[in-house]
Amino acid sequence: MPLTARNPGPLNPTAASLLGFLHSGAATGDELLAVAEAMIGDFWHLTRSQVYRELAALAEHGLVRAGEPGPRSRRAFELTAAGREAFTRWLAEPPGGEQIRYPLLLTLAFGGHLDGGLLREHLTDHRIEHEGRLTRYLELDRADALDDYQRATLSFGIHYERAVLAWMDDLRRLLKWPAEGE
Amino acid sequence: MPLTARNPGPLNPTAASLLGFLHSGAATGDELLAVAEAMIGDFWHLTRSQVYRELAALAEHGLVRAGEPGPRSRRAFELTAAGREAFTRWLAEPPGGEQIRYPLLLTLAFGGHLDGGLLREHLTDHRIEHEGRLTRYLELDRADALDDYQRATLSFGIHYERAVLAWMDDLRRLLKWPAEGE
DNA sequence: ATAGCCATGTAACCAGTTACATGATTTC
DNA sequence: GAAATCATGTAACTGGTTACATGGCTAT
Repeated sequence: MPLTARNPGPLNPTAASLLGFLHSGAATGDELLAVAEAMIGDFWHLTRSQVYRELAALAEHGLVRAGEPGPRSRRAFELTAAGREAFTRWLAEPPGGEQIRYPLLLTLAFGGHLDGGLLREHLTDHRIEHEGRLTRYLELDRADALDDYQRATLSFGIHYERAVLAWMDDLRRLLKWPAEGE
Repeated sequence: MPLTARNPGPLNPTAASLLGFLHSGAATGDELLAVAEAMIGDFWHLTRSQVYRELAALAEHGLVRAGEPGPRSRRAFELTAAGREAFTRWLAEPPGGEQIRYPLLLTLAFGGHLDGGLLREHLTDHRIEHEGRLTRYLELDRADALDDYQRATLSFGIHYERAVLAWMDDLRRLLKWPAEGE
């Protein structure tokens, strides 16, 4: 239990997000997970286990209140006044810097030890992945009625994916690879 | 102890990197940390504690061998033949996808609950940070004698930082902010 | 009404971070 | 040669992931 007992203080971003989503009404862990994945999943990965753990901790601190258990000990959590306050306080704090963990860059950093053909294969797979993501983002951007803030976060995704693709184009030159002759 | 006992198998990327660096000769935990921070720190964060823990685990598996303890139980680790093999095997595997955790995007996603002025402040701070990083990368790119692979990873950093800055420019428009009148 | 599957929650484990301990080294 | 500082390592805790358990639902 992370923010429990000894730690009444600072909310972690995952817990804070849950409080954020609960502003639209009470929800179960499962529902929250689904919403979170849809809304922030692209830049803030979270798992089912985390959601339940954080909810338990939040409840222990009185920031959410658990409703009556239904079938399968399924219960909805609702925001308390204290929870609303804690969320507002968290939101106003300066957000920390982003973290990137990019295994492909590790592989590349040690590329001197690796067969070049294999490296190219990995890069090709990787490119497909990113092309898919960009396409998805662009469709989202066009199709759905997004509010300004959703559009703002989506915009990051679009810039990011384009940057990754542009970088991969550069790699051909940097690593002195001949053009693709698929 | 992470990859110990029951888990003789797959190396985690952090441990694998240590094996990678040990190819240039035996080194202590502290030295490895310094090298790792310099070489991969920008896209693969690691801490002192992790380094020691992974070294212990690697030693337990015979992938590295600890030398004689010097002052302060300081001891150098050297790569074993098994370690070299494990590294090579790891390097050939398809690297996983990257992970991004971007607290500012969370704040932005919930921007509707937040005072606009505060959001702008956070964004301004954030921009300064990224401008600094881009400058550093560009200097590295120009000044130092980098090998092709270092240049390839650095190139990612440059593309990335430029994308972040371009995105922040876009935000002014998306969030309908008047031009900066510092 | 029962076999299989899916939804939902839990627990055990691994990775990452923070805060601390302690022995060397410098400096006055 | 004692105090302060720094280098190096360790331990305790928080966060993240994986794998599991089990109750309810669906379909035949």
